[in-house]
Amino acid sequence: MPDRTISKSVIKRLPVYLRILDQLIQRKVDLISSKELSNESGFTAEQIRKDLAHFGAFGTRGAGYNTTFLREKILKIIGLDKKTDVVVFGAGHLGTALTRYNTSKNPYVNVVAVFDIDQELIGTRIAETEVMPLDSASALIKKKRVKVALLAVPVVVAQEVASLAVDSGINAILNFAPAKLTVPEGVHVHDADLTIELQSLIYYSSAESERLKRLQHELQEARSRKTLTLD
Amino acid sequence: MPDRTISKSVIKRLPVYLRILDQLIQRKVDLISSKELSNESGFTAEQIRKDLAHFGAFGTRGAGYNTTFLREKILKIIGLDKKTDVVVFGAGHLGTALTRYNTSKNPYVNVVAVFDIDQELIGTRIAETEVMPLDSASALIKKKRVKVALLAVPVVVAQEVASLAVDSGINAILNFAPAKLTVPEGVHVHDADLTIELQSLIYYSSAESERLKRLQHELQEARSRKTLTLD
DNA sequence: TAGATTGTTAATCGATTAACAATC
DNA sequence: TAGATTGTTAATCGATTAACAATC
Repeated sequence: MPDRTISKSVIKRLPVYLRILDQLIQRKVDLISSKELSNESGFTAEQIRKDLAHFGAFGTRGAGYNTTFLREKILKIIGLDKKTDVVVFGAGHLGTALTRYNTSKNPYVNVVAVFDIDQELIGTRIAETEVMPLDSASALIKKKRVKVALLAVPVVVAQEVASLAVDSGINAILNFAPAKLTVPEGVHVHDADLTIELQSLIYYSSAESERLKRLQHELQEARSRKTLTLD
Repeated sequence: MPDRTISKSVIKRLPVYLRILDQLIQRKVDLISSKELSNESGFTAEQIRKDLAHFGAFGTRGAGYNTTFLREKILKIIGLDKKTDVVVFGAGHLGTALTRYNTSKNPYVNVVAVFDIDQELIGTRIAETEVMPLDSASALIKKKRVKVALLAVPVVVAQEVASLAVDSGINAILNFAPAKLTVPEGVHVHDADLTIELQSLIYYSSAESERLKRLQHELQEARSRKTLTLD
């Protein structure tokens, strides 16, 4: 029963299902239950069934989900049934990693070009994709009607480049710069701020250490109490 | 009034507050209201006050928050009051980008080493940090008691390397490989799966396009109706 | 038909938003 | 004291979990 308002959390889980289905299909598995999908993904079976039910009834009661069929449905839902053109801003190490990965390992996107201002890099190729001058970005994005951009430029120019991209027709930006971008309504920005990820991880890591210390302290106290008792 | 169970969402917002405070302090601003923090961060003022209240009362009623004081409090909360040692697995473009960024731009961490198996890379340096053989990882992690690892290796070896890291004493992994890692209880894994980010962005981008098409279609219909009416 | 598993509805849980008393 | 803004409590909203009827 197709819904209207699908939450971000649901949308973030769809690519995980897709990845698992790709693996299952490769392993010639053609039927999978929500319980098994739960094992593979870490999400609960109930959640998986509910997520999918937002978009339709794709399974067979008593049996499970046909992997190929479900994969195709999810591809359609996400919008990956046709290759999506993307551009990359920034040909530094991050931009290079993103370009290489998405050119050679991600079958769902097509990296049209990488843009940079470094004359040394312009004209070279990153996994078949040409590095082009930033000046040429606007014309190319317009010509090919590219909608998605990966932003891997230094933080000081991030807003400027983002605005240029949006003015040229980009409506979705995956932003790697540690900055809050200001964009017109209707433009989607997803932040992939690795600093935030790392710092929140450090919170848990150090909290864990603190907890361990506390536990060890309590253990030691318990031990001395025990010793006293035994005396 | 310090709480016990702090949600992940709260923890993910703390680094954002920290970044804004760093910028404010640099600009010599020493007092900021939750309202102004809201403008800078995009989160609501109420949410910011509530987030901070989980850890204590850091502001002054009627005035706002002292930027330097609040910054120090947040550093303590996250565990960034002392530099955190981290190691990077993988000296490819992603690993290189992560190492460079965290060595030169992130003052809160100390990149101890980058590990790889490529003989060509071993012995070279990435922004002062030495690339070392994977074989030496365990000993170094143990010796320096490193707790945090950034995992930027190919997906096929991700689990193996993660296990090695955990066995050596790592308790927190920022995982860039598109795979669900299996780790012992107490080990924290944060996934930074760029494919998931990109695909969910494409959902919104193409959904947006669909919505636009629908809107244009409706507009056209409305126009023809109008034309008919005028006839 | 019996067993299994989906799709859906109801109950619970948690996070965000709103409101306001406390207080600088 | 008046104005401003925090810290906290209450209300709302949304997402997850549990339960189960539908059905293969």
